Amino acid sequence: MAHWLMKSEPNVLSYDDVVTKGVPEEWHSVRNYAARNNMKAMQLGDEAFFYHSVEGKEIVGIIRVATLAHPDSTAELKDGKVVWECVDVLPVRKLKRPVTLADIKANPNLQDMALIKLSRLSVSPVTDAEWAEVLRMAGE
DNA sequence: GCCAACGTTGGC
DNA sequence: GCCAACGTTGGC
Repeated sequence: MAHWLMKSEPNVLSYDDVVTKGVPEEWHSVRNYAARNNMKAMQLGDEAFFYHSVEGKEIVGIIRVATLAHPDSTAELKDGKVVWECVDVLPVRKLKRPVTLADIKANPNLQDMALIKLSRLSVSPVTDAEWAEVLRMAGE
């Protein structure tokens, strides 16, 4: 089972919004090929950290992949073909303590995280070691 | 196919 | 509000 990190600005879609809706949330509007490719690689049940960008700048919870990649309902076709795809997600749980970007930057074990190295990538892979380290920092 | 111009992301 | 990083677009 692979792990991921997915970013959202909380004033657009927060972790609590996903909980409140109670139905799989379409991770739409991603318009970056690398992020799209990561979503196409996701398997049902894969878990992802939910990171609040811009406001908060912290990992607040865990979500899971509820639907494999499918055409993004908000995207136009290009020459009649699907270009942009995305998955749907469901909430799993909030972290006991959020793990901030500053915390991650200060942790020598997490210097290679895509969150830091590829700061603009909104959907990125997380290694098993990184996953465990973030959970540890969250007090889990 | 190169690269300058431009737009976007997202931290600070 | 600024700006660095980086992806995309379009002229040549």
